[in-house]
Amino acid sequence: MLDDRKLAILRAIITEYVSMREPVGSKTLVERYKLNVSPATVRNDMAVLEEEGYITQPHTSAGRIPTDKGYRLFVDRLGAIKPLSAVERRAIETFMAGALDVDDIIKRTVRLLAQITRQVAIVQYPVIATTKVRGVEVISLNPERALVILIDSSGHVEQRPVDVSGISESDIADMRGRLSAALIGLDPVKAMESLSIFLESLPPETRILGTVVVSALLEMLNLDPSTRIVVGGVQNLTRFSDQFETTVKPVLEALEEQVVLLRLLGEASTAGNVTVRIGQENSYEPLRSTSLVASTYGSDTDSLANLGVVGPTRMDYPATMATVRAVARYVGRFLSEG
Amino acid sequence: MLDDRKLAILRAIITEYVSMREPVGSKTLVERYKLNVSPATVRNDMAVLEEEGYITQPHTSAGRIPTDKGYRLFVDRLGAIKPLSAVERRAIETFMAGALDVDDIIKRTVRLLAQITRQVAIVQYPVIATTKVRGVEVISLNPERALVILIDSSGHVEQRPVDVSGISESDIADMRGRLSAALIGLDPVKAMESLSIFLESLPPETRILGTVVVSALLEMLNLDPSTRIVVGGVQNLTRFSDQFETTVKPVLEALEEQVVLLRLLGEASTAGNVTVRIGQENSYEPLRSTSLVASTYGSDTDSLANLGVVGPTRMDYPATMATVRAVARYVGRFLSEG
DNA sequence: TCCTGGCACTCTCATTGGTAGAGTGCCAGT
DNA sequence: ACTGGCACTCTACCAATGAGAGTGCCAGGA
Repeated sequence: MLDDRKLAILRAIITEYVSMREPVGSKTLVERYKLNVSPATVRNDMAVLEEEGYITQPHTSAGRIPTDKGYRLFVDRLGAIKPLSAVERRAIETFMAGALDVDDIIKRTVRLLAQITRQVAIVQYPVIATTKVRGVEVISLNPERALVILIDSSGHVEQRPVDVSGISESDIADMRGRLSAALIGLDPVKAMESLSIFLESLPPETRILGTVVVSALLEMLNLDPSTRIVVGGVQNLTRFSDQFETTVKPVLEALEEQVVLLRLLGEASTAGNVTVRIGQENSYEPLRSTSLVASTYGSDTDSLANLGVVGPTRMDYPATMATVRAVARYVGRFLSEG
Repeated sequence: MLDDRKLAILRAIITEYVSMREPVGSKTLVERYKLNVSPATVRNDMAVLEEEGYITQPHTSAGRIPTDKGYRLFVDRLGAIKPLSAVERRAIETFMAGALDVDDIIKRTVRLLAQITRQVAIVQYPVIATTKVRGVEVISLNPERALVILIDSSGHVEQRPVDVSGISESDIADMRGRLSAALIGLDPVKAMESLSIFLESLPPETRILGTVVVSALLEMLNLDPSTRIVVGGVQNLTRFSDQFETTVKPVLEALEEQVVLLRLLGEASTAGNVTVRIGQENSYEPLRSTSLVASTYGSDTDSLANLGVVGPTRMDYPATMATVRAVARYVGRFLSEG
């Protein structure tokens, strides 16, 4: 189906488009890449690539740009992760050297990632001791007031009062059941993720109660350090001022949604390896025009938390993946040692 | 010079422009505001206002828009701070209720401010115990390495190694003197501000040493909680996508510069009152097309830290000032009690 | 069978010219 | 001191135009 030349052409299109930011035509390709065929041949191949959905034309008489599917093929088969240069490795080391506590390490990691990749960096706090949700209770104190209680596997109990005026006892009991089903046995991060879709699963008539209970629970879960997220490099978004509506705006909005970020990072990370989510592959709608490059990090034995960068789908995947992997490994080692 | 009618016209122009976001002409003014004169009269008055520099025309045949000077006059003399509505007061209380520790209070304050003003909120961590810089030392260990040492008034000592290859002993001694002069006696926040302009004051030949020493010192000062800043509501910048280059971009960049924000807040705040810096009045160049509304906060006795919001010069000053003042007071009380 | 040169075609982008509308400044009259 | 009227200016919008980029397709050649 796709012979070597077609793959080479796809690779060339992506390389060219990523660096030039403009649709690329057949003539440009034969000029700059050693394809050893004529533009006409390239055109024929491009027609096939387009048919298969790897590239597309913004309009009839423009060059081609890669589709999400094209980038995906590129990342999976064409773009070998470049090892970092010695200079970059040294940069990482000097940047992290002298970090004091976990807070400081995380702060530096975010800055480092943002700086090297020149994109938006997201780092989750490392999970120290993994607790799980052991119980969730909603107990009415009187017709107006109830207590939401959260118990974790270490026996720690948190509680929050909520307003339940006008809500029946049976609705409260029902909520208790649903919450238990949704949360028990999950660690704080997973519990948060679960809550983020919990509201949608409720029948409309219990939405009001649901909202206040969920926000109380989020507050309590948020006390666990592993649910914290640090974001940096937002100013790098300024490089995409042209695509403000499609890229910058939704990203800015997403970046303040801790829960969303946690879920994204969680979904995108598979232990030990760098994972890439390209455009449409992202489950979170507003980020459908961006890509996420993520990885887990932590000591070899009990790894753990996630980190990554968010950028335009048109990004230099090999370089970004290399950086994310290197930083993740370095921080992992750093945390295990210090 | 400016009689009552001219002031009324200026007020009307600002009110109209802030809500409509479009240059306002004489006809619109007489239609929507009870000026009891004809458009021609309004035009004459507007000509005077323009001559005096309170308003300006984007181009010959457009309406007028306020200048920074116009907003300044408005803030000082025309726009009485509206007291908050009962609803808003309640919103503040419910939002803050149940806050646990200082971290949590600050986090909530940022969200609250950002949410009510629909702008970018900046909150400095409260100053708990005020320490001062008692001493700064730079000590050579060998020709390549030196130690930067910072001693505070509570006797606490921090140190950082720095690379001084190729720098003479006398340059190091000179640096020690300059640093002492610049920092001793200042609290951590002021010290940071001082460092932010320290580099420029150095003779060119000591810039290299200066840079490494300053970054070591910033790291150490940054350990003090009062130098921490939390930013929120960045997504509100999306409402100004039209002015990306002039407003959004510089703000995004500034927001990651902790030192800049600290200095801005510090300069803009005068104890107890809400202060406004409009456009050009800001000392930090990239923020010359935005306004800052700031206030100190803290308990009555030993106040403080600063908080504020950053927005376009075209903002609803009375409302924003009211909110900032109310939030500052509320948080102050909250901190004193809890 | 695969590649190539040639050619007609399509679409964008920038330019031009022309018009409607908004808003102004000024002046003479009340 | 205010007002109505009027000439003027400038922008925003539209349509028409032409250049340029890039394509798809076809017939011919290796």
